[in-house]
Amino acid sequence: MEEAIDLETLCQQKGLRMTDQRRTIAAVLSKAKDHPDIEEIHRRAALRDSRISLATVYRTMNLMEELGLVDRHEFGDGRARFEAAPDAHHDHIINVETGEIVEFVDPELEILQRQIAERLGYRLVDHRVELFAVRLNQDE
Amino acid sequence: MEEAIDLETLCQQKGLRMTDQRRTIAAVLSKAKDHPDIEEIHRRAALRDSRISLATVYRTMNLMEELGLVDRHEFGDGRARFEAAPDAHHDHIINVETGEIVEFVDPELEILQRQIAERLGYRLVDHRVELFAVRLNQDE
DNA sequence: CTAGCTGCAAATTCTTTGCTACTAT
DNA sequence: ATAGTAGCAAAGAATTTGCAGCTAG
Repeated sequence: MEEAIDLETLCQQKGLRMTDQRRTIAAVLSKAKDHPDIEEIHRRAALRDSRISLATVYRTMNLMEELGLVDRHEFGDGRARFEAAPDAHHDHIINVETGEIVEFVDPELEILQRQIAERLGYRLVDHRVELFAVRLNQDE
Repeated sequence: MEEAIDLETLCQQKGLRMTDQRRTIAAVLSKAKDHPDIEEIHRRAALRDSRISLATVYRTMNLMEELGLVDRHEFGDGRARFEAAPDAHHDHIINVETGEIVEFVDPELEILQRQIAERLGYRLVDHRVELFAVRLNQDE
């Protein structure tokens, strides 16, 4: 039973100056259940407050990413997509037929990756797993 | 004891018209042991034949990728990197301190990913694993 | 021959940045 | 007050494309 992440509060805790624009963008990301790109974030933010420029969205996303408040994804379509940093790490399955993105967590996968890195003499600091797949049955 | 992949032969088998430019680019990729970006491929190709334009490198890489002859990677630095499609699939560890990229294969990881996809109702068609890491000891 | 390829330069797309005015603290 | 922020428009960086001439098969 988790509430949407309160990104605005996290921003304040990080000492960010809270402008109306940042509040709006934080709200958009907090309630987003998908992985919107910059244009889409801007579109949604503009619905709440039309005084928000694309440049501000770019700057805000870079800022929040550096602070670890949002995750940036590059799913291979040429633009960055974002999501509020989840409490727990997860990976993604991309349905190559529909573009739909499904999140999943697999502890075994997490452990295995750490082991692989260590076996090769590395300490894992981050990782990315993207599974490109199609639905099993033909029920769409 | 594998020889470098003969990309030129593969191109011909796919029915590609073999121009000097494509031959040169194929040779560059065949002998590359790293993951060069477009500029780097162009630079190396130009050493062999200065009549090659950037546009042709872009077009050729798109073509070869569509034919499955090369793999495209997006390691998060904003530009695409390429490698001749390997005989066997492998994944990558990116040393976040040096930018060095190490390839690895882990059958267990391959199997686990397929299982995860199936468990969620998908059939895996492709996947990407990137481990961002630092060297364990301070011996560099 | 001629469909396909190339170089060049212009165009696109995504993202960053300089600058001046504004505002949260 | 004042350091940080916003908007705008221009600049950048990576990639694609229109076109006229060249070339592999």
